[in-house]
Amino acid sequence: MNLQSIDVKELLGVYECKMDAKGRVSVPASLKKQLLSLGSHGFILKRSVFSKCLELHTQDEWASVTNSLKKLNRFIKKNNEFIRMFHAGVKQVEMDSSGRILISKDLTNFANLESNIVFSATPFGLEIWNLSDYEKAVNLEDNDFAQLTEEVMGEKNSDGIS
Amino acid sequence: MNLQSIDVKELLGVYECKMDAKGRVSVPASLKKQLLSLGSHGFILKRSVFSKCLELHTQDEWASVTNSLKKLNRFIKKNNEFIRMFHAGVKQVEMDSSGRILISKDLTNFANLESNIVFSATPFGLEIWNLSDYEKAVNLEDNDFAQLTEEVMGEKNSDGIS
DNA sequence: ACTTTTGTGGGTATTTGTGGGAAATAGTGG
DNA sequence: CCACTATTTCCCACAAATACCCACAAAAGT
Repeated sequence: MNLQSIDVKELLGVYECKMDAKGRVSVPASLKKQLLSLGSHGFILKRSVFSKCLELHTQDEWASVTNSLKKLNRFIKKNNEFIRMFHAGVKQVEMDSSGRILISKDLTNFANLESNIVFSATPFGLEIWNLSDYEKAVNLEDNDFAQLTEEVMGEKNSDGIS
Repeated sequence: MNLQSIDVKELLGVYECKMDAKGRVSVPASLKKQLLSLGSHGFILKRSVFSKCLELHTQDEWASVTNSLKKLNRFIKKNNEFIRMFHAGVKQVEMDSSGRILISKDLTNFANLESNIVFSATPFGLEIWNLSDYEKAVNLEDNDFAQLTEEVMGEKNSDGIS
């Protein structure tokens, strides 16, 4: 299958790969192509807010988020706190010549990353997980997932989802 | 990774670094480049209003803040008080030849700074934290953050001032 | 089976971070 | 006002981390 030429609006797919001793993670080829088609080589890597994982954003994505945040009144304490938390662990990263990104020590630490890594693309962005944590997060008991599905996709919310 | 040549409008990134026994903090290279691209070597360092941390401003930034403060009516007592408090602990600092800034004893004291420091760039400015305080400030429980998000990003604040 | 792409590892030159000493400045007491 | 001490500034040197590079192994495509 030739994915080279596909232009994506949204990332798709879950990929396993390795982090080496220097903290470098080579982005799987398919994902790399998708990312490059979304624009630049430069990305924003940050802590996720709700889980012990990282998020990768394109610069454009991030710029548009930043833009709306800038409209907040900085002389309101809660706005300050929100913005600080939202920016926790933000780093600029680039792919190196062989298509790897370097994950800093503190982010590695935060997300509990080891050798085995998962890239998980969602409509909200690209998440980076420690493999075993990812498995745990995904493999809820059947019943729990059924219930979660109901809660999230049930009628009350049915009009909120695209 | 070559970030040298990027011209920034805004600072970006969260960085951990060290303060030595003399109170010198070496600005992380990536941040240093961003700061230098914003202009001068000279900066304004001051207490933050809402948190036990410090803020670093470029001279331009500071000039614009000063400008808006000048618009306040000085014959209102509260305005006077506010302006005085707002200027508490304001210091001019420069990077030394190896790219470090010297943080005065009183500011170190105010922000409870020790060996481990965090630089946190946000759309509101660059904050300087004691590492452990920063972690506390950033790690709210999920529910609290969800609520905070609602409060900040909900309609009430959407027309906030920049 | 051969070619091309992808993933992985590691060596080296350069940059960055850190510490400490000497020179300059400020502070103190006689 | 001077001598002495303490503090701050400036500078250099070394250690550690990082960027850059290349090379090879593994996998995929032809």
